[in-house]
Amino acid sequence: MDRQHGTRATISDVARVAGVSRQTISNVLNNPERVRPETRERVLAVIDEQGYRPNAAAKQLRQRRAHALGIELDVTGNRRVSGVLTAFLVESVLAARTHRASIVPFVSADHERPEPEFDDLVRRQMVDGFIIVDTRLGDPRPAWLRERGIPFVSFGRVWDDPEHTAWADVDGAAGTATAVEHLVAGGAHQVAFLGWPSGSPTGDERRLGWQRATRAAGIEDPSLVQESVQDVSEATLAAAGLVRRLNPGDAIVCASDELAMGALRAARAAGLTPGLDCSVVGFDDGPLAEALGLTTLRQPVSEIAQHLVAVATGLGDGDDPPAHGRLALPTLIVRATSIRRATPEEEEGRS
Amino acid sequence: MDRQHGTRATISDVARVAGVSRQTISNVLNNPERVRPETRERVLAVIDEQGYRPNAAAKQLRQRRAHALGIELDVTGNRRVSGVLTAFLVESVLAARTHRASIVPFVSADHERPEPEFDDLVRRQMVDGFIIVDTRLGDPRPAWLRERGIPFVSFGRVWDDPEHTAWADVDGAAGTATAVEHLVAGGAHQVAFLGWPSGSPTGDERRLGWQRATRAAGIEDPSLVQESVQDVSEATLAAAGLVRRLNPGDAIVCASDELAMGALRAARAAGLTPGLDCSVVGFDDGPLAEALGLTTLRQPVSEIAQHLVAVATGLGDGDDPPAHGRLALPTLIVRATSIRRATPEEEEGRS
DNA sequence: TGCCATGATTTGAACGATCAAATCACTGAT
DNA sequence: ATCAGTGATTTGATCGTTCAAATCATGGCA
Repeated sequence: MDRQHGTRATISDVARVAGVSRQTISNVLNNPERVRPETRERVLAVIDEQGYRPNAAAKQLRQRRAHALGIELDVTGNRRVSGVLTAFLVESVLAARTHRASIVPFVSADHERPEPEFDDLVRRQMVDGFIIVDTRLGDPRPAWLRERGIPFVSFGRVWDDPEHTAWADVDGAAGTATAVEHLVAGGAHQVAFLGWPSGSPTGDERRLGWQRATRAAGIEDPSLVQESVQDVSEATLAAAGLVRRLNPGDAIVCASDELAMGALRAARAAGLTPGLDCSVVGFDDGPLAEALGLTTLRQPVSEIAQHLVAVATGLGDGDDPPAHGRLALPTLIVRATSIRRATPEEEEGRS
Repeated sequence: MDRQHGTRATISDVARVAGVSRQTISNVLNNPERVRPETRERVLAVIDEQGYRPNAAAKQLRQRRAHALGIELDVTGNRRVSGVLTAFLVESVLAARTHRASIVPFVSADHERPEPEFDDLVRRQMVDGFIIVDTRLGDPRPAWLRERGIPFVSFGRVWDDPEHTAWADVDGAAGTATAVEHLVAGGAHQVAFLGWPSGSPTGDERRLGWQRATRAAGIEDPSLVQESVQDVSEATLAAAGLVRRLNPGDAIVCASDELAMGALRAARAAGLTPGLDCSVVGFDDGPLAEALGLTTLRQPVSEIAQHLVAVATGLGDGDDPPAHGRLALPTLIVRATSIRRATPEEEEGRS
């Protein structure tokens, strides 16, 4: 065999045996309509026989395209990646694959100033663009990327730039509204809300959904709200103030699963059994919610990843960004922490 | 400026302005000892000025090295990646960076038969080798990789091939022994063990550590063992059998945090408060353990990742594999589920 | 028969970096 | 003054693929 290196066949090896030019091999793989069927079949047989695969580095160099998207792993503080981000990473890897691309996970030395790492990856042609996650008000990344014409898409709204349309996010308001409906259907007369401090657009949106749904159900009570930072102990304290106000059968909708943990603790401390005496619903889902048997709203990470990867690779192909962003509905996952009535639509508890 | 493409400077651009050959630019970056200090400084100044970064694809192509390691994300069943694997991935990305390499996460279409994906990545020169994780008895990957001379290292013992030395793993026996000591120091008279069904080398090892330590403490009782598959409900049932046998102040050491969850549930169901009436210690640590306030043994993922990445990149450089594998000690993380006495060495609970 | 159009294929070069050998410049020894 | 050795640098080519233009072969029409 004419392979002058290891075990990898090159395009020249295939061309020699198939009796055609190297460019014809390339055409068979990339522009098959330019090749006669007979030639095509002959070439494909040799490719299969030799186990030929195009060298990724050669393609990247010639095309000046990395066929890869960077995703930063936010490991602030305890070097822990959130359950949602982990799931999103997995789904992105899967989605990228269908686009013949790959995901480059990276960590910034200084999370508050990630730009040098973004810059480095682009200059080295390691990535064609980025999928940014955990966007927030005042986030420096979008403007920085836009100024340099670096393609990017966003899991989460780009709150400082409403014109940026290449984003997808969970519809937080629809989610909490669904939770309220579920709880009311389960007999709750009061539904409280445990959220983050105001000023977080994501948190405010989830609160809005709760508000609308309680109003629609005729049980709105704006005083049934407490705030806490994303910390279980803090959330427990905040939730205690709500639990005190509730009657048996009532409920708390939380802006996240971590906050829901606080609510569960507060309820138990007050002698209430979640799922029997009261209900608690979280937001996000993940191994934690599953292990706790927590009723929660599952982030639509698969749908979001598929959409974003498609848009990002399209940007690389010269496509236009979408006309507007995309909201995806979370799925209510009913487990043990919410009281429910015997309806066929319930389920999904770990039993 | 002579950049004929976008914003990226090439080695020729730098060479032109610095007034040296392209090879000298390369030498300054890769073999600086071959260049006079004055020339070196001049070149570095131009590199800095132009923001030049070597094109990764060009390097990969010329050197026939991807400078990347593949890590498969096991998403069997519910497409969930374990907390340990997630943490390991992050640490690997960090470790790879210090070796000027990157991590390529991938998912196999069929987890029971991942070989085609491994094959594809190698043929496309996307990776130089692999870090395999979650090794198990009968695992097909090691032999397959070895037969093809594909470099790989392993997080976990390669149970079917004792000759393979490029591995690192947690010292499970030392971990559970440490847990027993901690519990005995906290006043436990009996320490039970909740593990996986026999036949799992990892599980058997953790059990061995418990056995040795209880014997050394003079409280060994082989009947204080129950087994369960890695499922919280199953673990709860199994743990109930142990809880019944324990007196106030006694403890259960578990082979994993998931099993520990079952033990916590069983204890509570029996009217015991973990951390006050009894103790429960898990194994692995992660967001789940943290949220639960679980005392557990933290996997030394950082140490393992650093070791494995160093070995893997060394293999690529032609280095020999290490003389033997490496066991790393887990760290006992004392939180709320274990009774402890007022000793200075305790702490680390989330308070 | 000759010319033109078109599908199919080939040829030549490029992408940006590094390998490996050749060349240059300088110094010290004879 | 010449030669040999050595550090510093350059030259020529390569890596494996795709871009873009050129060429070839064939069929249809005047």
